[in-house]
Amino acid sequence: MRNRDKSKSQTQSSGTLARKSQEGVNKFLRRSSRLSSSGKKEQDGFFLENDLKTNDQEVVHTMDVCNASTVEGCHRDAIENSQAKEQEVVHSMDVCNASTVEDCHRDAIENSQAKEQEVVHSMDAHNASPGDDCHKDTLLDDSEEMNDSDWEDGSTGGRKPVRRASAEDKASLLSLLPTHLLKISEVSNITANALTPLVTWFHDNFHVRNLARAERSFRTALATALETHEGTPEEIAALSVALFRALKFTARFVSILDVTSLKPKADTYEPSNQVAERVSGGIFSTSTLMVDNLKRASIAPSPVQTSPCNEKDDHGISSRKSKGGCSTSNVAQSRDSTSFKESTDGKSTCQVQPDTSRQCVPKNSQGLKRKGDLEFEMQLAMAISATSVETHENIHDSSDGNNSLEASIPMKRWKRIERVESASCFQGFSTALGSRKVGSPLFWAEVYCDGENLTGKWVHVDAVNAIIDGEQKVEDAAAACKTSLRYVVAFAGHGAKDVTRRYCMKWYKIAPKRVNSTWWDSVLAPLRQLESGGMGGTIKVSEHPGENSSLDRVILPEKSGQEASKEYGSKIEVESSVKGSFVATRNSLEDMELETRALTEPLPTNQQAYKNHALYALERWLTKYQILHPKGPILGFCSGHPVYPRSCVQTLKTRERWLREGLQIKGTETPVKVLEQSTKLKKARVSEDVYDEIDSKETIELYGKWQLEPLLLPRAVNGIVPKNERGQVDVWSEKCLPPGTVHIRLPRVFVVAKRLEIDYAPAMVGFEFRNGRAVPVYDGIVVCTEFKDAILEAYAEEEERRAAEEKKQTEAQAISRWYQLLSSVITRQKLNSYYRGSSSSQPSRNIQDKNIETKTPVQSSKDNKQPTAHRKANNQDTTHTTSLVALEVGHEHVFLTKNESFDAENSIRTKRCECGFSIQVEEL
DNA sequence: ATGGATTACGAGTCTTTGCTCTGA
DNA sequence: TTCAGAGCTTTGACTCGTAATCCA
Repeated sequence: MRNRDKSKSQTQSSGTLARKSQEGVNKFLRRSSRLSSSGKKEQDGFFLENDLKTNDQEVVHTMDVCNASTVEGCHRDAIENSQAKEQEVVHSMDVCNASTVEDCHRDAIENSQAKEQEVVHSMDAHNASPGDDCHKDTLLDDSEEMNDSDWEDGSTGGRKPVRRASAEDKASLLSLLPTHLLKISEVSNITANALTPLVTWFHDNFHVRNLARAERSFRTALATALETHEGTPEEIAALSVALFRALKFTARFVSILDVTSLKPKADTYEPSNQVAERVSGGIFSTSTLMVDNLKRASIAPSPVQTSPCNEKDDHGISSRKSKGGCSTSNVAQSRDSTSFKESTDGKSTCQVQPDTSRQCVPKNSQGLKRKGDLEFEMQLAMAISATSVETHENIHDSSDGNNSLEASIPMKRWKRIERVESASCFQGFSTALGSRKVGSPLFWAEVYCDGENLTGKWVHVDAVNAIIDGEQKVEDAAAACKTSLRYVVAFAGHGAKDVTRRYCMKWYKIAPKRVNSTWWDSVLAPLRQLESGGMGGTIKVSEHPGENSSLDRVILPEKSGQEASKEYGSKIEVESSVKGSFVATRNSLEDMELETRALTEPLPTNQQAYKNHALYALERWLTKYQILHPKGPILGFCSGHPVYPRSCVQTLKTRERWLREGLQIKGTETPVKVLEQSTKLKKARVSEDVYDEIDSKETIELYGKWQLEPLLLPRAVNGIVPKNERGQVDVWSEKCLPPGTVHIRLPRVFVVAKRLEIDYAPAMVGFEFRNGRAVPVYDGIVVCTEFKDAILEAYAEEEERRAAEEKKQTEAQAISRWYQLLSSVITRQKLNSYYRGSSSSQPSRNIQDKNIETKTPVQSSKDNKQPTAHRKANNQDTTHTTSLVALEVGHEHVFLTKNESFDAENSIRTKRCECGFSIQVEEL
């Protein structure tokens, strides 16, 4: 029972969780659908954000490299943004609209109150409008004005002065692309190798940089990144996706979700107030100062480092998490500051970029008390100190070399530490940087290469680090940087798909850290459809070369197709069916690929990994109720122990336990396992009147499911119910009922069976623990089927009779109580009358009122012959004043049953005394 | 120094079929 | 005399996860 209650509460809580989650997803879907149907403004242009809070009509001809929608929390409705009544006509080329969903599951877990804290960076390359000539405008026309409000954060409130856009502002990725690279879009059956020059070019021209920027929208940041060729890893990765999509590739934005651990203590950070306290003189101030000094000694000062560390990171993710202080944003920035690089020729490069995050480290170290964090601080300081010389030796300018910031801030230049092997690179970081997620690959692109394999393949493309098809390296890189690969999600359209399997080679390490897969799948299900639909909207129109410019042929979603020119739209319709089947095939192939990976995970090298491994098992890690059957095949060995498929592990149960499931042991089967269980049985020696403890060995015989057959209980014969040795039937389920019997779950039904002399057995349905011991719980009886109707009929009659009897008893009790009440009143009145004139009036003080008003269902009869009771007629229901003074003294009313009458219509029972007094009782 | 194996321990789960006295 | 109900007293073996320790 206790467990049952627990499981019940768990079910309820999980139900609440699931409901909240579903609400969140539904909100997202509703917003998404609004976005897709809310008109040309949003489809063609930006997803309007708060920074566009102006009622002024603005005609903005701008090149919008990214359609980024940032939604912090599902409760922040996108509609609110559009309520700003912007009437801008935004002519833009949306190249990228990637989305990042973060922490939705964490929020659901941590906060069942549905304070969804999802951060959705929606970046959808498919929101480009096909028929919009703005592409050409924005790409080719430098003379158009660009409103600054599109580029600056609107949080400042007022409008900023319009400025002329520079040439860089209006430059586009495509216009930046060398002509020979533009031709890559015409290649059919694209392969990963064919992407190499493109990725190399991108890598040479766009760089990860952590600039201390004021808080602003992701879209604005992305535009700036395009303008300056620098940005955070997220921005650069998003730009790379934009580029791929602009070149007609099917691409999506992939991100490792930086989620909070399921276990509260795993990766919590101190609240800011605690940090502040410690900064102001906490017990760790000495040690952290030591680290601080060490760091100061080893790190050359940079002008940029003077910027406050509590500025929010460019990511919505990090900035949201850094609400409590700079600690988390520092982590995020640190993560950005170092990136893994591997050139396509096999050499790997680690890029270390000193940035503004450094100046946060001392504060951060002061605020954190964990041993690992302190170690990290010291390791970081030592590592930087130790590598500073090497860094200077190996330092080269970034490839473009024309960045003013770089020119003015030498320490912000890239430090490229060449490594021959990528693994050694990761290890270097792991050793030097300890317990922090630094330099981890967090964002990249996936490009669908139909020339790969026979059926096409999603190819990992990390343009930031110039890595192509390096999916197997992601896990190691992330692990080296202490980043968990729990969720790798690909975004396209307004949807998302979990592709963790593609990048996770050690699923057994990841699986326990993920949320319940059923819940996660249900959350992602609608997003998967959107993702699929978004990707499905990508149409390659290379089949019609020459009809449109290359820019017009850029990728168009179905929703945008509605707004395309009619002739163009008709082509889309024709092609949509072909495309649909292709997309479906591609999706199913990818699903198969991911499923195959799930089933073909390499054997772990340590034994403990087999403990709960979903695919493999070691015999030594089986529990006492498990066995290998069949014992083979042997898939390999781990430390000399044979590895078997997990499917060979069978759960064993006792005969009784199998009976509960409606199964019984086959006649010829012997137990596959016999356990010896030592039990101490207390047995009383009656003769000696002492207790003795006797150690006895009991055996537990266990059977496997292959030894079972359906339960065959003896059939009921001649109305006799087969019973067990306790004279009852254990009804664990319907399967446990003997054939020909039925379970009647009614209270007191055994009385009826007994009265009818029908054979029955008490139905035991379970146990509950009372007073430290198990007590069987009975519910109803088991009788032969042929007696069911008779018993039910008799039960109904019996219940009716019982109800009437109960009612009668209740009425009698009520009468008795009324009688007692009235008698006591009369007695008091008599006493009052008796002692009124003689002695003190004290006793009569409480009964001075001549009339005692009673508000009861009691009514005096209309035909009351006594004048002592009269009736207030204002309410039929009974407020009456009984003049008790006039009650006949010396007579006790007796209401005999034979004198009663009952008015069924009004439910009024009239009780009469022999003296003629009567009362009416309304039966409720 | 690191990672794997082993051990210890705590928390949670599963187990499971009165006896005696009192009062109606 | 019978029977229903209240009160009594509060398992213990096992599994699983985690941390500490040992060892190669």
